[in-house]
Amino acid sequence: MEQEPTWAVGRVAKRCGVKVSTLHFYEEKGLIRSWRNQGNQRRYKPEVLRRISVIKAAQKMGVSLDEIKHAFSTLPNNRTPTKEDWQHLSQLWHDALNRKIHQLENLRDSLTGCIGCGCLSLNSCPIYNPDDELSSQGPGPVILDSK
Amino acid sequence: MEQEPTWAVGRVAKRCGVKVSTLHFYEEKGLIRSWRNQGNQRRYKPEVLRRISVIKAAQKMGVSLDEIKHAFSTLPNNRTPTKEDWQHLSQLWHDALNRKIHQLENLRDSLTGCIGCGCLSLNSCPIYNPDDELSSQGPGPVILDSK
DNA sequence: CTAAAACCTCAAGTTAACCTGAGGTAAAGT
DNA sequence: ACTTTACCTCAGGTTAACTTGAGGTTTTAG
Repeated sequence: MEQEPTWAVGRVAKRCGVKVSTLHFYEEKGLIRSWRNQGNQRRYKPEVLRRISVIKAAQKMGVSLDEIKHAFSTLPNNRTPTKEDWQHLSQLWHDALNRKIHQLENLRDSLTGCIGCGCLSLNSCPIYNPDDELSSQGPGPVILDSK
Repeated sequence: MEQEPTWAVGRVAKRCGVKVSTLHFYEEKGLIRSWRNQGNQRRYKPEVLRRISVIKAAQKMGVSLDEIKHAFSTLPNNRTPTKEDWQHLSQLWHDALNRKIHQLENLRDSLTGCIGCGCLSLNSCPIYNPDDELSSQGPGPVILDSK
């Protein structure tokens, strides 16, 4: 039987393009896990690479670490997430991403018709009187209504 | 000749849906301007409403305050920005917004084909091996290459 | 076997975009 | 006139997502 390879923190960091401190940080936040060797150094399953990749992908879409953690928590706990598990997250975030894209498209179109025209009339302008999704949530990534 | 109405800070805040402290903050950052009355209280031209609206619109698109300030600085300094001035900004941000939308679409499609399929193979997966625009800039709003 | 490279922990610093509170003045309502 | 509401300044706090540094241990390469 072949033994699974194990990864040291520096190697994971290099492979994923993040700093070692980031991995410490993610671990502290409960986003990834490791065990220790004799000398108290972190060791990882190769699986962690996928987890980190998913984290980074989600971040690119504006998902916060808390939201990511929450999403992870919906995955079955005591086994390696399967293809189907990832597909679930993928679907979730895909939809959120679509919503975000649509909101940005709306904003773009408002811009075109509104700032572009120079009007910005106090009572009718959609930019003065924002009631769209994004504005009601303030700036920043508040896309997934995950709680 | 009719005199221009002037606005006190609380009224501006209420009208724009921001806190008074935000207006102080924007002023300190050089994003908006005011003068003082006898009693040292801030007074604003109605024009400030448009400025704040533009700030908020830009923020929704992921433009940082620094970038917004820079964009404002390209407007003619000693007169009220005209319709054409705003149109210029609008155009700039419209384009940036389009780029951002496209990047998100790419990401969405990668997600569909990649996490969705559960593969994430180390050497060929676009999520493991990110070389797209967004990833090279890290998370967050680094869309306008404004400097 | 030794020296460099990689790790460890823990505290503190960083940036953006604000918010909160204290202590005090000005303006507005009645 | 009086009292409430609005404003003022200035210092310090907040959150997210990390990074940096100090001081010390383990691994690894030669």
